[in-house]
Amino acid sequence: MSDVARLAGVSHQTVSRVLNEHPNVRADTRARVLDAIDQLGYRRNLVARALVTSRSRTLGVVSFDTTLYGPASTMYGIEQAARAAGYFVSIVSLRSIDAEGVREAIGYLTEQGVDGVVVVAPQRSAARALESLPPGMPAVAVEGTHRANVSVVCIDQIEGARLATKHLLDLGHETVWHVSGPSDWLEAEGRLDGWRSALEEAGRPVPEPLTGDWSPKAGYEAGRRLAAMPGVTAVFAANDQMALGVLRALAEAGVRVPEQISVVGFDDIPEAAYLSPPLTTVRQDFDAVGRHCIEVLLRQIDAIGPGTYERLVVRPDFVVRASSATAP
Amino acid sequence: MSDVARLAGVSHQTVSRVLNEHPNVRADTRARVLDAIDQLGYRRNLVARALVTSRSRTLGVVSFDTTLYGPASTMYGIEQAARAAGYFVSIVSLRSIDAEGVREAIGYLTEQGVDGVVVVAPQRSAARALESLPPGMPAVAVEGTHRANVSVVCIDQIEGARLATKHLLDLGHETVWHVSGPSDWLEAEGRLDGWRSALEEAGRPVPEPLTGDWSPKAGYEAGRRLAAMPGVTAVFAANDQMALGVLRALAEAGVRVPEQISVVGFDDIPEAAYLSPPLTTVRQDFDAVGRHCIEVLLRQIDAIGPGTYERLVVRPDFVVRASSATAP
DNA sequence: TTCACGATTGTGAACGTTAACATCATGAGC
DNA sequence: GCTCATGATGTTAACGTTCACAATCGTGAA
Repeated sequence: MSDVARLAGVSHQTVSRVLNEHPNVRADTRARVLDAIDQLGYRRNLVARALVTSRSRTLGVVSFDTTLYGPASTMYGIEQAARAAGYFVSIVSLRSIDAEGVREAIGYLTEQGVDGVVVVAPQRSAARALESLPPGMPAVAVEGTHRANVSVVCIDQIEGARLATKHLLDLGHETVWHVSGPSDWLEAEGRLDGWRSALEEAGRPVPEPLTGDWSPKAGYEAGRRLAAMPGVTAVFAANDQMALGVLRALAEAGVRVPEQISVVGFDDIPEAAYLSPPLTTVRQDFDAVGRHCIEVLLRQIDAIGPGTYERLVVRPDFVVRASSATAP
Repeated sequence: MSDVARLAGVSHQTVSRVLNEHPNVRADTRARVLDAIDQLGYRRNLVARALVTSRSRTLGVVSFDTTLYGPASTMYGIEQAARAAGYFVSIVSLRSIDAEGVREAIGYLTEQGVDGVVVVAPQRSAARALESLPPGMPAVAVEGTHRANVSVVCIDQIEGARLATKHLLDLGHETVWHVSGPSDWLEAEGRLDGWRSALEEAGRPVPEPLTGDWSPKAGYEAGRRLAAMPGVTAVFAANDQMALGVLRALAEAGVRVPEQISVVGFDDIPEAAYLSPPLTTVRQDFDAVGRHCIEVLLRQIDAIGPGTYERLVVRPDFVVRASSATAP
C-alpha cells in the first residue's frame, strides 16, 4: 500500500480512503491513486483489514452431510446470498451429528474470526449445541429448536406434511401411511406431526409410522413391508429419496402406482419429476431459506447490542404429479 | 493474550510458545499458562496470526453449481480432507461458468489471503481461466485441462466410459447409443471419447450422440427420441440423472428395460440402486478426489519455489445392476 | 569454583491496514 | 479583511499475533 502511496504521491491513508470509497477525496487524487493501484497490480490485504476493523466479512456455515440434496441446496442459497452481500463463506461439514462436533466447529470458526455463523444442523442433538454459543456471536439456525436464544429460519414442515396428507385424503384414501425420517431430526418430527394432525383432524385412523434414515434403501425396506400389508392405498414418505425406494419396492412387488397405491414425497429433488411414475411431492424453497438466513444474520451483525431473535418460516409448495391418484 | 500472560506471570511470547507447542517451555510454565487460558476463556486470534505469518490456513474452493451430486460430493471430500489437515475452507459457488467469473472468484479468494485454491470447474471455458492465476498462488484443478501450468486431479472419464461401453458390447449388443453431456464440459468430452474409442476398437458403427445438459429432463427428451428409433438396444448416458430421464421416457413408450433396451449411467448417485430397474453405472470416488486435491495442494504450499505440476488420475469402478442385460 | 553451553524466558519490532486526530487550504458570510 | 466552517490530506497509534534476537537460568565438566 505504501508503494501505491509513493507512486501516487499521497499518503497511505489517502490510498485507504480511495479503497474504501470515502467521499472526501478529490477526483483527480482518486484517479491518480487508482492509476497507481492498477500499475502496480496492488490488491489490498483483507487479513490486515480484518485485524484492525475486527470484521472479517466472512460468515461460517456449519452443516451436516452436504452431499444430501437439502443441505447442499441450502448451502448454495446461503453462499449466493452471502456473496451478494459482500461476505465470504467458510464451511465446516460434519461427519457425525453430536453436539460436541457442532460446538467444536463453531469454536473453530470463532477463532478464525467469522462475523457470524449459520448452523444447518437439523438434529435435536445438534440444535442443543446452539445453546452454548460464544456470547455475542451472531448466529442463525436452519431448522433449529424453538428455544428463544437464537434466530431460526425454517420451512414449515408441518404445513408441508399436512398438504401432502390432505391431498391424499381428498383423493378418497381412507388413511395415509407414513415413512418417517430419523426420530432425532427436527424435520422428521415436523413432518410426522403434520401427517398425524391432518389424519386426526379428518377423524381417520393413524397407522404406526415406519421409520427410515432418509436413504433410498430405507424407503425400499419400508416399501417392502407396506406392499405386504393389506389395505395400504396411500403412502407419504418424509423425503423423495425414501419415496423413490418405496416406488422401487412396490414395483418389485408388482403393485401399480398410483392405481393401487399412491405415493407422495417431500423435497422435490430434480429427479422427482422423472421417476416412474413422476412423484407428487412437497417443494422446499431452499434458495429462500438461504437468503433469509443471510438477511437475519446481517441484521444481527449490524445491530448494536443483543438484538432480538427472529423466527422466519418459509412456506412449502405442493407439486402434484402422477404418483398420486384417487383411491382404488 | 497479554491478559493471559499477566495472569500466568509470563511474557506474551511464552503464551505464544505454549499455543504453538514450542518444545522449549518448562512443563510447569506450560501448565500455568494453560490454566490461565482456561480461566479467562481465551481464544487466539487467527486473523492476527495470519497477518504476521502470511499464512491463513484457509483454502479457497471455486465450484460450479454445488447442488449437483458430483460437485457436492467433491466439495465434501475436499472439506473433510482440508479440515483433517488443519485447514479451513472458503467457498465460492458460481452461478454461471465463464472464465471471467472464475477469475473474479480467484481474485476474491486471493484478497482474502487463502493459502491455495481448488478449482472445481470442469468446463473448458472455466479451465481457461486457470491460465491466468495470480503468480505464486498454489492451485489444483479438478478435471482441468491438460495444460501443464497447474496441477490436476481427475477421474479417468475415458476409462469409465470404455468400461460402460465394453460391458454393453460384451452383452452382445451390436452397438451403443450415447447421451452425452454439454459439449464444453471436459467430463462430457472424456466420456464421449471413451465411448467412441471402445466402439471403434470393436469395429462397431458409431451412432450420432445425443447431447444433453446433465438434467433428467434432457435425458427424458433423448430417451423419447431413442425410443422412436429402430434398432436401439443399448444406451450409455453420460450421467445417472440423464439415465434416469431415459428410463422414464422408455417406460412411457412401453419399452422394457433391460429386456428391449439396456441402459447404463455414470456417477452412481445414491438413487441409482433403487431406480426401476436399478441402474448399472460407473462409480466415481469423489472422496478420493477431494483427498488427492488437498494432498497435492499442501505439497505445493509447502514446496519452496515453483514446484512441479502433478496430474493425478483416479480410476472409476463399474457397478453392474439390473438395467443392462444381453441383447434381445 | 568456574565456565561454557543449552534450555528457557523476555523484549522490541514488524505484519498491512484503519481510526482518530491534526493540519492546511479554500471560500462563504459578516 | 477577519472569522469560521468545510473539505482534503497527512500523522500517529493501534489491532493481536509471531519473529529475531537478547538475556537469564541451570547444569555438568574441568
